[in-house]
Amino acid sequence: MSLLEGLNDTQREAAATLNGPVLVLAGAGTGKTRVITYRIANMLENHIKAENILAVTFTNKAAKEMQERIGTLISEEDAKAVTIGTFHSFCVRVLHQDITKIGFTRNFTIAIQGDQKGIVKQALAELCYHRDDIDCDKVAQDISNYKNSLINPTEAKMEAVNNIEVKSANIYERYQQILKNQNMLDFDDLLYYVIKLWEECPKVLKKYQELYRYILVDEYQDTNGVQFRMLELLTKTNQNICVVGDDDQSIYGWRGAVVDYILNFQDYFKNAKVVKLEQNYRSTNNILLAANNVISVNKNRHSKALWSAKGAGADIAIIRNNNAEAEALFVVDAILEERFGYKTSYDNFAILYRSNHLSRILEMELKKARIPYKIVGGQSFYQRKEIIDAIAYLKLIVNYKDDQSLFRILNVPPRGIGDKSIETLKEIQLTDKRPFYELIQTEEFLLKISSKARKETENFIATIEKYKDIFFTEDNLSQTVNDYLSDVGYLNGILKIYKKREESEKRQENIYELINSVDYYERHNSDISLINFLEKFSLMDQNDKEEGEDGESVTLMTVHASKGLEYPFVFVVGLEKGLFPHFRSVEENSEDEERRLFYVAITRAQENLVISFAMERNKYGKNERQIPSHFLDDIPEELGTVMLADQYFTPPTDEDLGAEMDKIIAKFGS
DNA sequence: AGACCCAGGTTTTTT
DNA sequence: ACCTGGGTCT
Repeated sequence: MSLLEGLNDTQREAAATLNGPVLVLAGAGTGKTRVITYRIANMLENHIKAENILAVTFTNKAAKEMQERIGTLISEEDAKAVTIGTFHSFCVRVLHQDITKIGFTRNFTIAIQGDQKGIVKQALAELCYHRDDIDCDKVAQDISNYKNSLINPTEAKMEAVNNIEVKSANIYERYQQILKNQNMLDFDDLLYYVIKLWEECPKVLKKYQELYRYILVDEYQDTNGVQFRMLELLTKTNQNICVVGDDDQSIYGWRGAVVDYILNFQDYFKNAKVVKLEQNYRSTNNILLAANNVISVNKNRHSKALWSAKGAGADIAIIRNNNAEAEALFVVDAILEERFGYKTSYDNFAILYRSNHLSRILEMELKKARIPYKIVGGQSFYQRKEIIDAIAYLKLIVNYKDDQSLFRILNVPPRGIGDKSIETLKEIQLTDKRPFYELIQTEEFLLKISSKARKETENFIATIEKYKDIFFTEDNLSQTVNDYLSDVGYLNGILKIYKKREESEKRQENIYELINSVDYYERHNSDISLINFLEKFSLMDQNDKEEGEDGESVTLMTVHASKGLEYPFVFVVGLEKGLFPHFRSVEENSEDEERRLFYVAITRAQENLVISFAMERNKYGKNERQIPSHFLDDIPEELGTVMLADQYFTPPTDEDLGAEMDKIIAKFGS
């Protein structure tokens, strides 16, 4: 039992119970991940086979960390044999094995956001809804909701009660057909089709039930309908399921997460053992008290009393700024002051915000002050047009039926195939249902376009056909990607597409960066193939998409992306009416979730928490008067009062100044 | 076909 | 302030 000595009593109880359903209610910072890792280590020590364990985490990063930690606790070999991943990556594994049983082929590709929207548009055009006033994003959301609640198109059509719902259901049906024709799956399909596969092929399900006899789920509060069904099916026979989560940190309701699954776990899994973790190891008590006060306004929750052995700690600062620029400047100054004399690393700071667009102004001020920073997620590298285009080129190699990708790159760089030719192509497809890739090779199409365009198209196809073979036989993946993008004319084409020299060079550089990431993938994985790389690329999450400095740096991200992370010094900016809680949440009646989100933000902080708001903020190019968020009212005055930036800063002591002087003298000589 | 310009809408959160 | 889409001109 020496292994579990590093845990406190309740943690140990959770990690020691290996059989039957277990619910670990773990408040923020109470060592959730620690419990899971130790529990897995304990299983291995008790001769449960690593292959029989499945652990589901919320992000790839968490999965990787967990695998590493188990590796140091037991052995790297055993740790690698445990299946650890997100629901999505697990499902891709499952589908890779048996997807042919539900009518797809193994070389399916995963639709990205842009593809989804394109397919919705195509579907509603085919249904002649294009003149109707239909919001594509809303429909895409509806489709996602259907899948997350395991409603198939037929059921959706039956259940529709009004005209709008009927249309959504019809588009949903069409959308699924289009995806299937193209051998594509969207994100929700990855989960949805696993359920379909298991329900239609009990043998396949049985295989997984027998394989994964022990299941652990992290961040269980964010489980949605499909995911829950998956757990139900897997654990049907032995009920060995351990879920860890915190109902107060449920922040993905809009993505279909159902808090009820954690609130009523004991109804779903009979005789479940419930363990509550209440000792927080992360934050000072001032921070915890503020968090407790904020969250206690919510009614429907498991009551919890977080406490910490750390002292009261620093006061919480709530800063009022005249405008958003001043707020950003304040954050910069506060970081500089804290770092005065190099007392601490930039790594210790995080700046959190409700919506991505708030990062821009912060970035500007950080740049001016030459503070190194990185942005997690957001409009990142991987969403740049040139990257998506390059990926489309690669997807086409793997899955030629992928019309979305072909459509994206057919005329990028310009091959003389303009709107007119595209129109012709679409017309041909109305009667001839083959994929675009086949249609552009038909005489019917080639004779209708200019001779220059024809020649270019034939070259384009010849290059792709050539590389289909090369990718299959050649084992140097990054080199092949480089050659392919060059031969097909894309690498040089970029110089033509983007006229400004500076811009085109930057974009070309980004492509080389992508090729580097292929190289990195190649060096760090065992099962190297283009297909696997593309899957990995598609399944990357926010936390995989850090951008900015490599070395020591301040981290900027949304509160959502900060889930599970901690920093000694945390800034939460933009606590203003309409921003946080977001005005849309007021319409959607989900203020509870916004409050939980604020709770998550507060509980990221270990030692210092600084919350700020601005009285004026630029919106759509116009300055608008802002009102402080009413969430601020729930932080008791004795923990932190509203003050101006000037009142926050303490003048440096003589010693500080002396030390700083010494450094300058040492650097430049006297 | 493609470059260029202007108008209008746009910002929640993401696997 | 920024991006998309539609429209016009070469």
